[in-house]
Amino acid sequence: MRSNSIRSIRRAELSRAAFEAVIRYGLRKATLDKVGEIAGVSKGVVLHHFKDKSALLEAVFRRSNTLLSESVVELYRYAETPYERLWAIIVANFSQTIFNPSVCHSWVSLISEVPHNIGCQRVQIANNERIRSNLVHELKHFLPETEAQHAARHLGVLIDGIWVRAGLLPEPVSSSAAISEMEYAVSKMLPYDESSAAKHKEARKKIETVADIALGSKAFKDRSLQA
Amino acid sequence: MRSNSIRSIRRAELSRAAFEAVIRYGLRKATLDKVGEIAGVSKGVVLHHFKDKSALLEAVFRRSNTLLSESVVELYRYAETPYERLWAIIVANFSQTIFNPSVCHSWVSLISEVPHNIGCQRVQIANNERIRSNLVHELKHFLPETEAQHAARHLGVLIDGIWVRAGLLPEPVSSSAAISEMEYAVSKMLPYDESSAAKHKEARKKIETVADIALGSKAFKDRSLQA
DNA sequence: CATAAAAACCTTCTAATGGTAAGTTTTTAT
DNA sequence: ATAAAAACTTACCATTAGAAGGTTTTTATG
Repeated sequence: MRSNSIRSIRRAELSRAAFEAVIRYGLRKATLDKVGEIAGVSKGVVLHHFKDKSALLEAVFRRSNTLLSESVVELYRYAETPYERLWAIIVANFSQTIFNPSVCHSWVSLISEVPHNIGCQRVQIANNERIRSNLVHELKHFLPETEAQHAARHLGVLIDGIWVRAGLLPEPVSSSAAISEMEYAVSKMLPYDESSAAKHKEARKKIETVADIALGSKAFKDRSLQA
Repeated sequence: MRSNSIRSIRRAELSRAAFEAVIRYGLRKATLDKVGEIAGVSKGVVLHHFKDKSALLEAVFRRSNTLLSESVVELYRYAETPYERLWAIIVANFSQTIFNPSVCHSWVSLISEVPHNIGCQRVQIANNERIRSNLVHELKHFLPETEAQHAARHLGVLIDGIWVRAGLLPEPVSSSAAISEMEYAVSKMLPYDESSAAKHKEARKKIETVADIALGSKAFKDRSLQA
């Protein structure tokens, strides 16, 4: 098992290096040599651990999605009510640790691999489905089943849209701007209830504060993709 | 001026060929040789008309965005009320002629060029802004200024989100599915008015019918990117 | 500890790629 | 008719993805 673990450590190092290469040079100029250089090994090593460049990019893609889902899991630990959990899912997708210009740009670069890479497609589908079912689960506390289904799909698409925009445009999109965009959507979808409005506002504030601490911690960031 | 026109014809042919190459092989494997082969010329010709691959991809990107805005202009001609114009903008972005698996996949592939290509960024920004201001203009008939601004940005992001999803997933997303997703969003944003609901429904139907005819016509398709 | 097997790693080689440069043919303008 | 310019081709070069083979390091087992 040890050897297996060394292998997986190397693979993680190399995907991190590849991610960094995509950030620095863009997908088309992120060569295997540069990936090796960043990781401090020769190009041969890269191809020893990944059968080809597609496999490497798939690993990068998978890793960045894993990071995202770990954020959700991490924030979920602190969410105690359905509304808090709903907000945790949203905030986890836009916390500064993962939602920043470098990561958004490289995500946009990476997804070009998806249409011709079945592995990436599976990762993407699983990821969409996970977020969707999480959202449905919480939304059902506020909406009838079919409405919840619809709203969940809608929010998922919106998350993707915000990410793409942030990746396409040169000026950074702040976490708070992204989150308030989501808030707008949620407010249009949930029935407005005077009595719980204040409570919800507090819940949002709590989750956002927790996110800054929990996802901004060094321990969490060290698992992150950026160097 | 003739020579200029020959040049622009060739450039159009070559961007179309490049688009086709991206569809067939994916961005990373869409080589200049393959582009030349599809266009029926040697690789040298491609580089004679475009200074490098980035310039070629930028042209493809620009061309596909132009096509999109031409769809909007075309549909606008038939829209007579603010609601019809609002719907025309939306439907133009999802008419079958341009919203289909091949085009979506290759759009997703292409946008990876954007973060490291200032020209593409400008195209993208201009495009976003155009759609946004068009939407604001129509939404102002139904919402106060600031609300209209917000709603317009929101719809723009949603359009991008739907496109990305359609580009990432292997199963095709139908035009009608995309449009009904937009309808859901619009219905949540516009104040519900019993008296105009039926009229709006009719307006949507009219525009969608017009879109099938006007954007599905051979004359319009011939200007399209696909071979 | 000794040693064989396996895994990690490096170097070298090849075909393909993006891009350049120098040339030839065709178009255009006068 | 002819000179200039543009379109196109070919030959070339440096870099790239990837394969193959060899060397070192790790691991397992007697």
